[in-house]
Amino acid sequence: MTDGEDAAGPDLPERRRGSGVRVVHESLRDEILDLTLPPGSPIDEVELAERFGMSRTPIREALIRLAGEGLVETLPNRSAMVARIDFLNLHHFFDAITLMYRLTNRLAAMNRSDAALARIRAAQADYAAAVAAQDALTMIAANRSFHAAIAEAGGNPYYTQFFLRVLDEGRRLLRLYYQSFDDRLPQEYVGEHDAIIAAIAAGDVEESDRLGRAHADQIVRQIRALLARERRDDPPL
Amino acid sequence: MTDGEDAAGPDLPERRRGSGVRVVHESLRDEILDLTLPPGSPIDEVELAERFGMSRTPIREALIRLAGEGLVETLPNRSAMVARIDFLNLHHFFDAITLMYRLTNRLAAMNRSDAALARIRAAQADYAAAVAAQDALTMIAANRSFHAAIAEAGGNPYYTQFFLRVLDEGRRLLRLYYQSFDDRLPQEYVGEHDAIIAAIAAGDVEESDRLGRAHADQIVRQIRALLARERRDDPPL
DNA sequence: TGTATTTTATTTGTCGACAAGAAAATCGCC
DNA sequence: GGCGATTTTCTTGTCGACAAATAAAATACA
Repeated sequence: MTDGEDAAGPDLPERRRGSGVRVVHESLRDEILDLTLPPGSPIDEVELAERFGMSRTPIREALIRLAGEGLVETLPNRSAMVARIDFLNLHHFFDAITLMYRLTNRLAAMNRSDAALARIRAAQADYAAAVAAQDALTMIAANRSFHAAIAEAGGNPYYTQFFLRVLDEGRRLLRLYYQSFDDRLPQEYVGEHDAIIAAIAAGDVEESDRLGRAHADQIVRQIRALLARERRDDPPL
Repeated sequence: MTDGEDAAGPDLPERRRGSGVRVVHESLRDEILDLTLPPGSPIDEVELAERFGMSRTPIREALIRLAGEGLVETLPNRSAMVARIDFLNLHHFFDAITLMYRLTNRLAAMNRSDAALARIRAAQADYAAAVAAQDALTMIAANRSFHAAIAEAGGNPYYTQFFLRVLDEGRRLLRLYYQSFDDRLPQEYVGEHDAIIAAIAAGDVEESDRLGRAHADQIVRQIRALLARERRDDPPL
């Protein structure tokens, strides 16, 4: 046995030099997007260092990266915190994601390739499977992958990167939404996604645009309804 | 005298705790955007630490932030380098900046306020002064501030942030462009900017859009011409 | 002489420690 | 008892050092 180290700690695997930051970044990122770490909650560097079994340095670098992605807020000489969701300015988010749905769909319909279409369909298969299994977290992640694949098919890395950022913001809102329904998932989106794939595969730019807008409207309407309901019950977060 | 420290080093001012990262970040950022640090050049952490009179830790954090902004590329266990300019895929950049010129102009025309208009006009005054003084670096920075102010007037922070990123990429290309003309600056853009201000102030959305597109086309045409010329002479960078 | 291999040197990634700053707790005073 | 000043505790920002990984140089060999 090689793991005869500290009696208390769960033996953490030897990691390759340089991989620490990546692990922490991805772990925290997922936890933030899944709302495992609630918006506004403080982030203690020492606590994370102990949890991941490394010093504060790589933790710190991961936090800086997350701050650059807008997932973490930092104040000088104060604890960092999980980025809050600005419920008062959600309409800006809705504007942006609607535009990007339309734009990425349009570009994908123009520039699609067989390989890109295959990736889109693969993501959609994951998505459908997650919905069938009523697995909200997997579904939300697959939804992001689906739209990310469409953006990739469009070919413009500037748009793709921006869209990913907006989609991640949306992941937190979607999680909030499905939490409020005990994570029961509707089938209807699977059909909408299939329609988008068909339009892109056919190279129908205008139809892809129209479906992108409809998809965005659908999501915006739901989240708005959720917020209105929450506001009646108790203040959000 | 309090500065009786190292005989060699230019005495570096005492800095407040936490300000180190900001100083390094802003300094390097400006040097990268002004092409003082040429694309692709390696970045030595120790060298920077000596230059800024601090340890490697804050240097490193600044580099991570710059990498998040796409201004620095990092390879594992290898020196970081100033982000290269991908000349083969410039059309994606041109697409993105054209869209954002139009979009920010439109939104500014819709949502303008007196305060925002004042900021736009102030940036334009700086721009005109720099052109009159034939100061290329100041002009390029002021051009960025001008369009950033328009984006701010539009009110959507998602668009503003994305636009800033694209504009920064453009700053490097503009610098390249004016370097090739020995930094002699044309007057024509001052007029174009004035026209954009007028359209926004009048709330004329379609005209703002049209001017944004024309402005983008102008810049795209120039940079394309520069690249075609460079390609004839010698390979770019 | 050219190529493969070992050795050296340079540069990064990580660590533990210390000090500055802020929040919390304690104390003194009215 | 309430409020302000002081002390304490806690967390971050910075540092110097060490080890791993890579690049460069030197060496061995065909």
